[in-house]
Amino acid sequence: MRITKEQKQENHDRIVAIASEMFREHGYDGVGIAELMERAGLTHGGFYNHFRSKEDLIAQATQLSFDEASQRYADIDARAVIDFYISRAHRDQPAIGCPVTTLGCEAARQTDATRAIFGNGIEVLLANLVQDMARNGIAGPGARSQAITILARAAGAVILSRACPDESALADEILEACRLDCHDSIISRSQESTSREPSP
Amino acid sequence: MRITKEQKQENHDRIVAIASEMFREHGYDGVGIAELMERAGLTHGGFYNHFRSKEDLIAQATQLSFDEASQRYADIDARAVIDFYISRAHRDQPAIGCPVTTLGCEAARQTDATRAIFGNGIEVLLANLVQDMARNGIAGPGARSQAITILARAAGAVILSRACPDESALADEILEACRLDCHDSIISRSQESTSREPSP
DNA sequence: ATTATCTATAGATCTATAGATAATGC
DNA sequence: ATTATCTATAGATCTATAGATAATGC
Repeated sequence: MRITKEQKQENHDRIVAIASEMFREHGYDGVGIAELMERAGLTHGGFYNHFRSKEDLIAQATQLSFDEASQRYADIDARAVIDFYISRAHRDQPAIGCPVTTLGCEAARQTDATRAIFGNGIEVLLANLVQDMARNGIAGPGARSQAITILARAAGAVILSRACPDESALADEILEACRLDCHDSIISRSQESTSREPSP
Repeated sequence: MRITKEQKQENHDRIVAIASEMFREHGYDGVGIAELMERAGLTHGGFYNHFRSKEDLIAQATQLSFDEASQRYADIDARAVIDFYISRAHRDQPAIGCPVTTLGCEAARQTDATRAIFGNGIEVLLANLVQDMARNGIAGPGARSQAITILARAAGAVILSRACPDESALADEILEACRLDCHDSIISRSQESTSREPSP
C-alpha cells in the first residue's frame, strides 16, 4: 500500500501536529510512539520512516508548538497578550497553549537540539512583546528587560496555577495577581516614557 | 535479615531523601524504582514495604522538597531570598533547588494528593515572603499579591533560563532581568508604604 | 509470630528494527 | 526500482507481586 509524496508529507505533518498537542498535555515522557501513531491512523512501525528517533520528533513538535504560540500573539497588543496568556482558559487548555508552560521544566532535561528550539522560541516571543511595547510608547534599553520579566511572570503564573489543586482559590488568585501586575508594569513604564517625551 | 524499627525508619527516610533529589533532577517519569532502591542500598522488591505505590513516594518526596526549600528561605530577608533563588547557582543545581522550578510543569499531571502538596508548599513560600516584606515595611492587602508576583517571576526566570542552551547569553540575561525587577518592585513598594506613614 | 528484606518473575509498556507487501515514480 | 506502510518482534525497562529467608519484638 504505497502512497504519494504528498500523502507522505501529510502523514508527517499530521504526526507532528498530534504529537505537539499530546506532548503538551502529557509531557515528553508521557507519550508513547504506538499510541501517537494510532491516533494518526498509522501503525507504530511506520514511525521510523518519518523520524530518526523520538528525540527527532520532540524537536519538530516543539518547534511547531512555538510557531503556533508566536503566531497567536503576533497580531494583538501587549495588554491583550497578557490577558490571553494569564487566563483560566489558557491554564485549562494546556494541549493548545504555550509550550513554556507545559514543557518548560522538562526542556532542561532534553537534548541540545530541543533546548536550542526553546531558546529561539523564547527569543521570538520576546521580540513580539518588545514590538508591541514600542507601539505603546515603551522603548529604549529597558524594553527588552521588561519583556523578559513579563514573560517570566506570565509563564510562572500559569505553571503555578496548574500545579495547585483543581478549583482551589489559590490557583485563580495567582493568575489575577500576576495579570494585574503585568498590566501595572506596562502602564507605569508607559508613563515613564511619555513623561520623558514632551507632549505636542 | 530482619532489621530494627529504627533501621526501617532510616531506610524509609533515606529512600525519600534520595528520591526527592532524583525526581528534581530527572523528573517524576525519569526515575525508576529499581535504580532508586539501588542507590539507597536496597533491592527494588523491598520498595513496597515502605510505599503503597510510586505515587505514594512521589507525594512524600515532593513534601520533603518543599520542606527543605521553605526552611532554606525562612531565616533570610526577601532581598536575599531573591538573590539566592534567581541565581546561576540555583539554576545549575536543580537536584537541590525549589521543586516548583523542576517539577512545576509535571505537577499539573499528577494526582490530587501531589497537587495538594504543591498548593500547600506554595502557600508556605508565600507566607515566608509576606513575613519578610512586613519586616521591610511592606504591608497591607497588596503584600500578598506582591509576594505572588515575585514567586511567579522567580520560578519563571529559573525555568526559562534552564530551558535555554547551556552557556547561552539569553539564559543569563533572563536571570539578571528578573532578579533586578524583583528588587525594584520591593523597593518601589517599600517607598510607597513609608510615604504613607509619617516619619517620626 | 511478626515482618523487613531479598530473589525471582509476571505482565505491561517502551523504543527501535527486520522483512514482507504493494503502489508510486522513474 | 524505489519506498511508505504494515506485521512481527527483539531487547530493554517499568510497576507491582509472590514466596522464601532470617532476625526482631512479643
